Amino acid sequence: MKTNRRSVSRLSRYRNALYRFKSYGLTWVYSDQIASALGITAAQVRKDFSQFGLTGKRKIGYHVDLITEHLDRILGKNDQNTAIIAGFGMLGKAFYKDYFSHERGIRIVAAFDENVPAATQHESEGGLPVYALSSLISYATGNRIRFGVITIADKTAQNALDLMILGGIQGVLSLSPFELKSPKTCFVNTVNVLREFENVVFFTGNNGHKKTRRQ
Amino acid sequence: MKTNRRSVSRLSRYRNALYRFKSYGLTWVYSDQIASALGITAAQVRKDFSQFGLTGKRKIGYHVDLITEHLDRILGKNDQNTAIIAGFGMLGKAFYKDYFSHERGIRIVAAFDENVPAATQHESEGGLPVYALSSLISYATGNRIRFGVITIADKTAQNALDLMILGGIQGVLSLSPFELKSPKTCFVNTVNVLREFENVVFFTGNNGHKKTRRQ
DNA sequence: ACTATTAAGTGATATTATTCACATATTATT
DNA sequence: AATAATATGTGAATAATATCACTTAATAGT
Repeated sequence: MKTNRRSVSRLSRYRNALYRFKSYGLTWVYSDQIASALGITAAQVRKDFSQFGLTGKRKIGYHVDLITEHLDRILGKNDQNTAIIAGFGMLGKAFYKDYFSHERGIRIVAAFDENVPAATQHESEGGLPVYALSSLISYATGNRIRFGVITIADKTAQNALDLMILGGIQGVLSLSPFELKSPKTCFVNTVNVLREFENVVFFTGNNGHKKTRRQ
Repeated sequence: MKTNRRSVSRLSRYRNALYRFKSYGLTWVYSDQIASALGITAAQVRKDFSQFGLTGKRKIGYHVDLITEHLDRILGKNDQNTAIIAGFGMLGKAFYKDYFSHERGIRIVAAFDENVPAATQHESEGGLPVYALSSLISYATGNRIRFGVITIADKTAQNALDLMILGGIQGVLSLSPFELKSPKTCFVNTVNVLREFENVVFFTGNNGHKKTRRQ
């Protein structure tokens, strides 16, 4: 099956929309209801759904529970994926607390920070153990960790990624503002907040440029 | 001139690469040097550059200073854009400190948080004034603020966006995990960290799907 | 039971984005 | 001055993504 990146990133949005519909008490929804929840076309929704084997019933729509279940499965929300986080300053703590702590499918099991002296181990507010960066590799291999999050804003982010790769980690979300190098064995998704802000500045038309489409 | 979103988000990456080249003491660079710094093709670099009127010299390459200057101009790094931030919990503080505090072109001039009681005003660690959310509109209009950043992880993010729009703000970067509604007069760029992580899980091949291309 | 209606599913088509490949300008070399 | 070398700039080709528009299945109404 061939999938494209943009369809995949919409899956998560579909999932959110469907959970919302569910909370409204709906059992069936039409593609155009989903579409307008995301600000896209109904054809797009149907194409995406059929791409991932998500089917509905003509004249009736899509069964909310069935689709959400299926989406959960596709997005790995049923497996309990364990991940570690490198960089546990304010940014790391904030993400852990606000985004990851009560999220299904992903459990951050340890944090690693340069400010923790080697040989020491202490607990953080959420009961999450925070170790020295030097112990990242052995922890990751020992606990067969597959995923990592990097919340290091300075140049040492590459170093953290290298450790993760050596520790056998296969997927990384990086919030570092640097371009990180990685082998093909490790999938790295970099989100650069400053770049995203610059996009906003650019498209907020103090210049003569026109953007093509929204989102 | 017609521009596309992906070219624009590469501009920022070009800029970083060129600043790095500059720090290495280079005055001229070839498109393929820039390309390999970003992991893309040289043709892509040249196409993007020509799209934005960034020109070089055949056989010689691109003049680092000239291009960076031009990129700075395009990305609004020469103007002093003022912005406000809504949500000044850990996440907001972390972003302010790590990403925005010493960045050219953008100056966060005030923060707004629900935990600040109306009528009160106090200063935060970076000397940044933090106000109650209720004073956002009057502050934004009074100081002609054009940009906003939302670092509110809960449902009240939409409320903050509404206030910004009423305050005349035209461009917003949202780090809220919700789909926010906005009129066409305000450009909103939403970065959903959890969605980005889900993409990582998906593409880290515990499933039979193949991704089309990287980045 | 028949008919009208409606929304999914999906090839065909359109749009957008990337890469190819080559003509052209510029410099270095002889 | 002529020639070789080389990297830009750009139409043309290709690939990726989104939309259109129609067929079909399912339901509701008569």
